[in-house]
Amino acid sequence: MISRPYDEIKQLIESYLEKEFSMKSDLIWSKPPSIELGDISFPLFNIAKELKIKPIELGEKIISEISFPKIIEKVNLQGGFLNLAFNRSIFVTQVLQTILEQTKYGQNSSLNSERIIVEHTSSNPTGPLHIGNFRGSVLGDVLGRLFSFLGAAVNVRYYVNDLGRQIAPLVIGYFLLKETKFEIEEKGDLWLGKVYASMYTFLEIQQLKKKLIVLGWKLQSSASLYSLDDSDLKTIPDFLNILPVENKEKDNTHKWFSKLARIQSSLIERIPDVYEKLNKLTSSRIENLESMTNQYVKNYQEGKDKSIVEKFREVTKMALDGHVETLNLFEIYHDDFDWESDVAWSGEVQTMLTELEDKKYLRHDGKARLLRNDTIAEELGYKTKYSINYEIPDTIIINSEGITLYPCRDIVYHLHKLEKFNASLCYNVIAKMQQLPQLSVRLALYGLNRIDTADKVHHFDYEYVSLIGRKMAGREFDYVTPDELFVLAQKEIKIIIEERDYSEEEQQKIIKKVAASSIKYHILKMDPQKSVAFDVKKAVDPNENSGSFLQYSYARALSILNRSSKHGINIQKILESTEKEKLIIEKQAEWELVKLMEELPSILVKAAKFLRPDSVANFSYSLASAFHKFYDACPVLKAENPKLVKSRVMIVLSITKCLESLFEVMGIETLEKM
RNA sequence: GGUCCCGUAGCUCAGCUGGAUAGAGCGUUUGCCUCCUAAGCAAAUGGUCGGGUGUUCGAAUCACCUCGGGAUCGCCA
Repeated sequence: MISRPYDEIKQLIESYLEKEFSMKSDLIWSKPPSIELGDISFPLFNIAKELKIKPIELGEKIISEISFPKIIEKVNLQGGFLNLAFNRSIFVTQVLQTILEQTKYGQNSSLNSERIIVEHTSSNPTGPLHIGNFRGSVLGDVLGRLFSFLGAAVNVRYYVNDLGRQIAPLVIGYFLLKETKFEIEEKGDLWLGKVYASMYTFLEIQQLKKKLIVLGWKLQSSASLYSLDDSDLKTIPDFLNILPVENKEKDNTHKWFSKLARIQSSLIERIPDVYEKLNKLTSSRIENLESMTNQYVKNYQEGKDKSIVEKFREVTKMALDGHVETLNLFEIYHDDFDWESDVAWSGEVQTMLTELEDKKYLRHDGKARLLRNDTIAEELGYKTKYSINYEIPDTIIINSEGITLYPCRDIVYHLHKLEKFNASLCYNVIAKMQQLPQLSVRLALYGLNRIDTADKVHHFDYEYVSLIGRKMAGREFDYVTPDELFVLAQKEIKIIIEERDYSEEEQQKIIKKVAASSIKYHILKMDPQKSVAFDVKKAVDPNENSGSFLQYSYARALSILNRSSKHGINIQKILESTEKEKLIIEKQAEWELVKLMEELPSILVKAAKFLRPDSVANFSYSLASAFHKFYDACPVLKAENPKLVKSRVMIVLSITKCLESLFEVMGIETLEKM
């Protein structure tokens, strides 16, 4: 039998209100400010107002007319608050029994009827995962785990963006180096990040120089198109100064130039080997990187040139393998990987575009096409439904070269993925930056008369992660990766564990698991809506408010259980006997702990309802903290009398079950020893 | 300029479907391992909840205004 004292009391009062006043209510309970007042509190003001009586009168009526069950020990009225105190013995007996009866405490079937897609990470295959997109991985992972824990069928997908324009220079650079039999001595995706940063910079420098030439600047015959040499660094600013064009234009060009000069020198400093080698190769072997890039993208989008397809796939695969390796370190797994190129080659993008065109939902501007977001939203009731009363800007979906852009494929992809899984809901865990494109996808689905599908799609957005004092920039090879955090965290943990007596093998296992949980937890606990300045030192510090604190509480609990037999205590026997015998609570620390354990199921339901995976982390922290306090204040195996031993062993057994559930939801591994 | 998000202790952040005296961690100061793992516990320190007005019996929480920070607004994703 599942018994939840907090809910029971709430329902008891609610049903009284319904019977007595035919009033349907969803009562809110809170915790009294001080423990002397009780354990649970109901403010009566609102109900009293609705019934047009005084709160105190209502309270008195409730107290005199409801016959409270034995679990309620004390009832008192305090200025409009109905405060109830539990009989601790009955409460703890009931709650712990419930916890221990369930296979997984807190698991329920509230989402049984849902089929939910969670798409997350979907990072560009142009480098390693960094903590910015990794934030989405963690949030998405926990969201999926949470839904699944609450009974939903969950499908976790990764959308591989292998078609973006930005990959082409990477592919070109990759094969330039490959032909030279360049040795790769690091993780593939990290190495690709270096190639990408270099090639992209060459491309941009070429574009800058091209623009300058149009303005009348003279390129020296010996100079490279792809780098800014000493003479460029001098002549370009001089040239811009005397240029007879508008100030704004001049300014922008100047800014662009300075930015590229900065990036170039920072890349030379940070990744000299890859950068310089590629610079030479590109200068000597590639006549026009820009046109080659366009050619590559176009070819790959069409998917007909087999050698190009193979090249793009090889590079993308290498990056993706790196991402998966990183994710797996943190217990993050995907069910399916969908390649953007497959969507493009299916031919459905054209069908989709034609339909939108026929319905006049596309605006023309030369060869470019824009999705008329506002018109669609207005005509098809999106604005009314979601009470939007401002103008939604159009989004460009085909550029003036006639190349289809990312949203085109994403629209088709959405039709596919929801259909394939027969989903009732779909959460795209994607950075807040993508708000407008995400909205466009839904609006396009409206335009295609797939309103039911569109309404199932939700953008679970999360804010930007920066580094203290600077932004992360893939194009500048400037970011912090979860991989390097993992290494740093392990070092810190090693310092602590070396003081303990573990074998080398055990040490390694513990270090890895603690490092993973600490980093994951550190990212998870932050409100997704808050942009954060990431502090590497704090993220890897085991003494900070972190995952190791949680794992430690579990290890401590297990340590007690494992030692019980040495103290002549038989856990199995205790478990069997409790049904008849009441448990007791003596100290405040144990009482607080048991009350928190009672709350676990409702915390999970709330986290899923309000889409707050971070709240699971924060609750876990409170629970672990309460257990550490209990651990310190209440000896278990050496408790004063057998009755107390029994009760406390039950508490310890229960906390392990609570933590196991929470760890499962957060994708954190349990450790028996640490 | 439009839209979205954020502003709580020296720092990093919880709390926000309105509830009583605003909570952690770090930092600083001080205790606790002959006692189940000190990756822990206890105590001290620290706050005009950015500001204003309103709604309400009651506002960190809701509405409006305002200030500060960030993101985004046709050819990158």
